[in-house]
Amino acid sequence: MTAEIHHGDCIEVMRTMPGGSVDAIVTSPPYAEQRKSTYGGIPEADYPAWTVAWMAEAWRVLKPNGSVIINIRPHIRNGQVSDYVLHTRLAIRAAGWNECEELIWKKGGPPMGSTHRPRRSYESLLWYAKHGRPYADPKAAGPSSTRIGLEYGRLGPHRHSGQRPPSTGTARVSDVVEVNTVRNKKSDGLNDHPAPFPVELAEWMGKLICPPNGTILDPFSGSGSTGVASVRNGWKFVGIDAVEKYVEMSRERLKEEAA
Amino acid sequence: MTAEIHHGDCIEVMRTMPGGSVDAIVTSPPYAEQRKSTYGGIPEADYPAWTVAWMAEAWRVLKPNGSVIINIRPHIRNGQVSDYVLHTRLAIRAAGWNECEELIWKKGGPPMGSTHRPRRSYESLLWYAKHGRPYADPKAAGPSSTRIGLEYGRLGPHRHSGQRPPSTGTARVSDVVEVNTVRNKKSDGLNDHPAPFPVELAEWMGKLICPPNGTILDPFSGSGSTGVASVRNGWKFVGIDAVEKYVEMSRERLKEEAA
DNA sequence: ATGAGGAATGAATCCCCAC
DNA sequence: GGTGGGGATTCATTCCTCA
Repeated sequence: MTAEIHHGDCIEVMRTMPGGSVDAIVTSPPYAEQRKSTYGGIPEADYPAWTVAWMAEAWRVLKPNGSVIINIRPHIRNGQVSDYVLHTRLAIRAAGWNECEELIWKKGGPPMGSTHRPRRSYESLLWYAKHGRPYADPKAAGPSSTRIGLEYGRLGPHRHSGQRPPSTGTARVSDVVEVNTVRNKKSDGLNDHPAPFPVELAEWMGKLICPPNGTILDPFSGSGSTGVASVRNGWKFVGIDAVEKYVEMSRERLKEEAA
Repeated sequence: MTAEIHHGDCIEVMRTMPGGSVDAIVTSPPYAEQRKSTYGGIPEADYPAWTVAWMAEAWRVLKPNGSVIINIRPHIRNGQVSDYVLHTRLAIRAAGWNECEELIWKKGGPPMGSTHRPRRSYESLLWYAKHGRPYADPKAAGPSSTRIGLEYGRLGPHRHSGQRPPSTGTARVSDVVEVNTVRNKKSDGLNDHPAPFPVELAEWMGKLICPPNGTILDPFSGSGSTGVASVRNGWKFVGIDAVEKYVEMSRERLKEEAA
């Protein structure tokens, strides 16, 4: 196992990394001003340029066939979906990235948000690469009707009753993946992060875009879920976070995972 | 029951309608050039302006608290997601519309398309209104984990094992709705349309944004699924389609539905 | 009737080969 | 070389047939 987590600004840390050394980047950056108290926040107007900046350095460290998956979803304010994600997507494309797909992470979890609206229960996983055909293994990540950590029921009117086992890997994954959110245990020092995404989701993304024994980078590694997923799947991991507390927390988490 | 279907260009037909007479607009317009042989196709570069044009007339016929749901998803070409939908969303907003939410229709159906990518199994439902708080009833459309036309299994860690009946309407719907695609029966004259969306999906959208006994407009009514949903739920319906064959087909379908 | 099994189908995408 | 059309690919679901 090779897993390292650095403390600092991700652009500066990436600058110290050799070019073309990373197979896949899997990350959940701060959503503009939504985690302001922890990460300082990025004004929505600056978010496209801020994203293009860190992705420019990511381009350098990424292999030619590597790719990037970014977890994000715009918030709603005054009943309107914020438009900074639309502008950011256009800015990323204008910077030369190929938008391969918008994948959907369907979360379980408790109802949140306005009672005048449907329950918000998904987030986008924006997938970018240097060209139109990066490395990807759509069969590695599981059956096509991917419902991870949930039980398999019948997905539709189908003659064969009862539980259906996960496929043996001959079917491509769906672009909608269902994974329940992890509970944010405030009392658990190892998981006390404002927005950790589930390890199973990181594993799904890694299986899709990281080759066996490859290297994954998470420039906003937070609680370290991408690192845990890497350890469990034999990928080398490089994590970066600007908050020292989370760096220490996730180092500890990886140490426990390896034990 | 009041249901009428007009033949013609939707802008011209809408011009004949009184202002402020429609509660909800539910539609699936042609996706740029994807149904070119049937509808002539709209060049991607023209698509934002084309959309803004018909929505301008839609604004006039829509009540102050009414809203619009548009079904669309960009195609992939050469490994890249087409960007015309992003530009169209920005253009719609620039025209004064409030983007309330991007809802997700998770389709069932067969895995087609590139073997190098996850199976594409969802489409977006873009929801627009004149302001930030249009009429909406998130509890009317069903249980929060909406899986329509499919059997209910356990969606997650849940005490009660086995099948769970649909809720009685106390829970808000999710922003991800699962409905299988309808089979395109080429031999069935009443359903011979290149891309009919399921009646159940139209019902779900109508329950969300159309008040009881309200009026629904579908400016690209195609095979008439929105009309069928309206008849089944007591909404008044106005459909418009540019292809006479589909107008006749859907009139026939509504006649059978009423019988 | 009921259920098992086979065949057909699908808002696709990509590759490849004429022209 | 660029452009455009035809064919291969792929499997969940539906439909149909037959025991």
